[in-house]
Amino acid sequence: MESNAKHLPADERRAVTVEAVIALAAEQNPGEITTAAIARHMGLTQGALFRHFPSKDAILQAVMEWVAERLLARVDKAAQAAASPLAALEAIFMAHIDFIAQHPGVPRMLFGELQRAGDTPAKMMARTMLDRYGKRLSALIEQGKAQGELAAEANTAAAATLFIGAIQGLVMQSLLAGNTGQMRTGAPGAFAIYRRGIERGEQ
Amino acid sequence: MESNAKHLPADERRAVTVEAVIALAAEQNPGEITTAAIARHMGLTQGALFRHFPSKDAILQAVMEWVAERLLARVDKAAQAAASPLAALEAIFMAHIDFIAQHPGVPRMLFGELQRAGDTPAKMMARTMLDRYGKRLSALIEQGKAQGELAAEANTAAAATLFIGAIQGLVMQSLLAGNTGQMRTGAPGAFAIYRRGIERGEQ
DNA sequence: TAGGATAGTAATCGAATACTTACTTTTGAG
DNA sequence: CTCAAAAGTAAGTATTCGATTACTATCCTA
Repeated sequence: MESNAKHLPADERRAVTVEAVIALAAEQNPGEITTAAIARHMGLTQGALFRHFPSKDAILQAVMEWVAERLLARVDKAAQAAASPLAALEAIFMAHIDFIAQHPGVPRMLFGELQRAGDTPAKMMARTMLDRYGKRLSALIEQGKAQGELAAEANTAAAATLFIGAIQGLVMQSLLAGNTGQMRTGAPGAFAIYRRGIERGEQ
Repeated sequence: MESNAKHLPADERRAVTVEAVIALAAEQNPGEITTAAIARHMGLTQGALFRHFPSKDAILQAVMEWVAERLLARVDKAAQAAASPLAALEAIFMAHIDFIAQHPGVPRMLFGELQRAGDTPAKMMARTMLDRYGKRLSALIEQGKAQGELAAEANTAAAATLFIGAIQGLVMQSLLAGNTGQMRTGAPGAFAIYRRGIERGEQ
């Protein structure tokens, strides 16, 4: 007979909690996710959450840590496997889209967190993640310019902003349609235009 | 002696309410705007709001109507004054950026509303507005292709999505920096890359 | 200018939410 | 196997929020 485990060790329970929030955010306004909803999704009572997190904000912070870790890891991996800066940008784009197609709650949590007033730990975590992300993009773009692969006249900061905006546009489109898969479908077309915008002209 | 007017007619009070929400959304998470905060911002008691709106959702719906009306009007005006489809796209872009630089709460309310679960009236209003907006963009892009001003091989839907994404990217950037003016500064650079991505190649 | 309709106040209500507490069950090391 | 620590339950608490109610002030028209 299998041991009908009811008590999970603390770190596993924290991991499960983060996954529950990510899952809920895929179908619900992140700001309206209650501790009761999180607990219900895990088959737990609401009070039990506070054995593992001192507050709801601590849960949200753990979620943002999870996101930062996983997303940046995927981005780095995609970039490393690419042969050139432009190829790296495309690989990052697709990896990012793939990530948020798997976890549609992620961009919503991110944007929702950024909108919050004050300086919650979760908000600061989101901010530093996007900072790091932007710096990597800028570095790749500068590299591409130096190699002559990208147009020297393109504004690097604008190119990085537009990169993130392209993803954000696809997210918004999928929000409008209520269809996550649409993001993957639309990604190549959006990136094609973006690429054309920064590529060194030669046609 | 001036009449110390305390009672506003219903329609004026409704207009003031909408403006209060827009103003609050510029500095606060739209999801956390309470009826008490709205009333306080208007110098009114909380209960008084419900003389003019049956519910908080009705207030949010009125806000989205306000946004749809004003934004689409500005967009149309900008497009009409332009000499070509591409010029119209640029004028719309700048008009849109100008609008949300004046009302930084607007894109946040929009995105926040789109994220809400279910089909609230306000959410449906946001959806139809973005639908109409997208259709106008698509029409202009097709027109530009037909005139040979835009690249025929560009995917129209992707170009419309990227247009909105470019704006969204600037919004996110200004959220990160906590600086609204940054949007106006960054807009030309972002649009330049976008234009290059859809323009007919000839360099 | 009287008086009904409109707009506002102050107090309150019920529901919901984050968090706590007192107690019980499960787990795993000695 | 034992038993203390860890994990979970059930039932609270205080607070907040949207909405209502009873009453008052202001406005406008006949």
